[in-house]
Amino acid sequence: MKKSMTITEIAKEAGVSKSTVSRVLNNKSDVLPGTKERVLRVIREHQFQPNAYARSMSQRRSRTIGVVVPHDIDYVFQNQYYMEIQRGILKAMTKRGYYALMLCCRDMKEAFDAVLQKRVDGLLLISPLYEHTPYINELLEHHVPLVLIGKSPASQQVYQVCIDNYMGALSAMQHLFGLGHRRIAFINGPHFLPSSEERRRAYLDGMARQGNAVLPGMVREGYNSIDSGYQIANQILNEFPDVSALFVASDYMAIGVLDTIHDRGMRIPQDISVVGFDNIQMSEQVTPSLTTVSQQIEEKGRISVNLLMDLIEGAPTPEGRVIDVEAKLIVRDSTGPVSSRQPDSPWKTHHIAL
Amino acid sequence: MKKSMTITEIAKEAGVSKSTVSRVLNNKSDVLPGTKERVLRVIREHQFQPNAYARSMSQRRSRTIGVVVPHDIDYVFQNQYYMEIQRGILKAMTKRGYYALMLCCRDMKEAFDAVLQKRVDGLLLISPLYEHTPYINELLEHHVPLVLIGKSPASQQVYQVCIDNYMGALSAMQHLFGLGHRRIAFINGPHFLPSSEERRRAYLDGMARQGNAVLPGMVREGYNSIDSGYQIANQILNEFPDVSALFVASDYMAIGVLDTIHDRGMRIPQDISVVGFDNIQMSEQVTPSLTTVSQQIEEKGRISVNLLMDLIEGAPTPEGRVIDVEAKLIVRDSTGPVSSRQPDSPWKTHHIAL
DNA sequence: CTGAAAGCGCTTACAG
DNA sequence: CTGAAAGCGCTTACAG
Repeated sequence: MKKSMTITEIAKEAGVSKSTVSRVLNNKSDVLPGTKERVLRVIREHQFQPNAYARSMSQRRSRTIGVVVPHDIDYVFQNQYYMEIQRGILKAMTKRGYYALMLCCRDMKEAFDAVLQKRVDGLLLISPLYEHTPYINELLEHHVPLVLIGKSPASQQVYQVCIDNYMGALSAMQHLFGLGHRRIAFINGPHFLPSSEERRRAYLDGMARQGNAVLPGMVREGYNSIDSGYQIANQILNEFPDVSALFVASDYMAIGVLDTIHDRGMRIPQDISVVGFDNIQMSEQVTPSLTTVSQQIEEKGRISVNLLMDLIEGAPTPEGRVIDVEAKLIVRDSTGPVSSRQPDSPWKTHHIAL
Repeated sequence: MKKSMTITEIAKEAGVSKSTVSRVLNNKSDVLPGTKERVLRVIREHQFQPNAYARSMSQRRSRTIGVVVPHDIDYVFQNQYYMEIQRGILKAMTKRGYYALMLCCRDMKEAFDAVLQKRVDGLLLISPLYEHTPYINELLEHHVPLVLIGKSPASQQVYQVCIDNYMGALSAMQHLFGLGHRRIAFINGPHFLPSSEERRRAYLDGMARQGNAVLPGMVREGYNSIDSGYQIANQILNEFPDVSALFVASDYMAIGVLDTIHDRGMRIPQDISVVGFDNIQMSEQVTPSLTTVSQQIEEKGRISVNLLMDLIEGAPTPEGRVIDVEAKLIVRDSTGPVSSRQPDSPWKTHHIAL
């Protein structure tokens, strides 16, 4: 690499001290306009930019944030959710002049190292799992600026930006109820995601509130992939041919479910309705487009980054540690009124009886 | 953040000079085993890790690589291709102890800044466009260690890791020819991607070699999204109902094409065959699974990172500047022999047969 | 084998 | 308004 200039050389060439160059660089107020202009010209001439790490040393801050994705890299990088989160994050960081160091490590070792080595001013943790709780608490004890995206059972002192999974899932159920569906199956995400439990609860509560029976095989767990959605929907429809709607806890799985239904020669939504969860971009592009619960992915990224930067800079931050972003139901083409071929099913009568 | 220890404090506590601590930290040979042990104990006791930026300053290298994605962030982050590339990159970097700074900027300004500020030891440029050529050449003049992933018409001095798009596309065409297809339409990617031209050439050459006519509307350009594949396939099938196969220059578009065909009541591959390009993970998960040309995405990420790190460390690197990774055809369920009535009979009979 | 000193390229009080 | 000096936390010759 070409040797680049230093502040000392700029100072010499501009005929001032490096203190003055530093003042110009940092836009301090008290520099004579003439001096400032002279220094700026030399800086521009050489395309000079100060060494970021020298700067970090004396300012003891790096303007760098660690973006931690504590999952198996193979799992994460096939999931649009993480990509959209990253998008929100990078956009907001760039806007405020911060840099993002990517830290991909299930055991969070790299993240700890980056903190101990002072590479980062703070950490953003995407979708923590149960197993990360002790690490999170340890970071808090060290007073590392930290924001989680997604819910975690860790210390209540940690900031977490999340949607209300329970209410989001419930709104999906109510949408289906409103369309007359009663026989609704549920495909949940992996049990190791803290969000899965809440969505499950909403499904069960919703069904119970409507007085709808939930048979054991009607609730199943997938791995958030298209393929697992495809498989599980087949199992469900084999066992419960009278199911009129499926609520699926992730869009990827829901897209697999669409395939299943297609392949079984049924129409969506005339024969079966499907609701997803996440609102990844793809959910709008598939055919039929998917009714789903928006996670406000990009928005969460934006909010959490700004919160973290405020934390780092000592700017005022909200009192409450949990920042809730509304989970909005997005109605598209994969849901419709329950089919008229269903009325003779026992559950329908059941509903009317209610 | 909790104030962390410095090498000086470790030295005092271990009763040695900081030079010695530094030697232990860097695993230099000439330290008395006893001394070394004593220092190591203190280091472990305090979980000490040296300040990375202080280190960067004296060593004048940061062990950080800029991963540049010079595209509109909205475009990139809906594309699994970039995610899988990142995966290969991060895996390889972690293994060699480097860190990744994410630089997302169409105009490459942030990338230049990171270089001028000495934040990074080198750059990895993902899928350069035509418009980036002058920037690439400028970086080369400054002797910035640089590796491109994907082809670029920039200076022949730059290392580029890519697949042979022409041969890859040709193998797809030959696969279709082998199955008896003659009436093959082509949906290309955006013209601003350097790869699009090569794939187009392969399609045209293949068709010409077989003596197959290519009517103007049989070659179209999409935007690499599922939705654009869906739309364009509809246009093509409206205009050319006798097309028996589509070669689609990206898996996303190909997935949209599958939807189109489904929606028109035709079967894949019995009525129409579809070949994609990229081999993103999703291509294996859709139904039917997609025959496609593998870009060896993760492999390219791995190779390019290792090449860049060798370049940075002054290790020997290959003579040739273009590292070609083989583009392999992956045959799955979306292609099959041309239907017996294809050559001249119209589609209608088929439709009704359903 | 080990330590004292200089240096990496900045910023930040402290004088004036 | 500006400069000289000290300091950030390391590494790296240079002595011994």
